[in-house]
Amino acid sequence: MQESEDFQKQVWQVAELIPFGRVTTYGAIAHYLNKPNAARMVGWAMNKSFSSSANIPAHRVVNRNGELTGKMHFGSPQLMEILLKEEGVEVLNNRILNFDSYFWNPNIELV
DNA sequence: TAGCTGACGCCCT
DNA sequence: CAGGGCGCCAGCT
Repeated sequence: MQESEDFQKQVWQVAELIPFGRVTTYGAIAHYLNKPNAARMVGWAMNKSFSSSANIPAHRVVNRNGELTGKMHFGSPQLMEILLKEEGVEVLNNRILNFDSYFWNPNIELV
């Protein structure tokens, strides 16, 4: 992962590495990219990912509480939750159950 | 051109 | 325990 790359592109690359059925957080990605305070930028990158040609699993990225804060941006407010459930992730009321067991930390899984 | 906003997260009252 | 402020920085008004 090159630092010279645009931040959003790096975010997309990390997002694409999230395994099926696992989730991560905006902050974790930001931290992995050495910008621990730039979680907002990760969300911004996810938003732009919809207009990207790449297939970004944006539904696997949630906030640090496991809440589906970005579901409004999926066209249908239910889509994000549906996608996660189809991957076997339990979601209740915009919140991922047993978030810790699904959490995928790029800072640890990637080196 | 300057200011506000936001798929966030941490710190301070 | 809850609410408010600040940093992050690209894009929009």
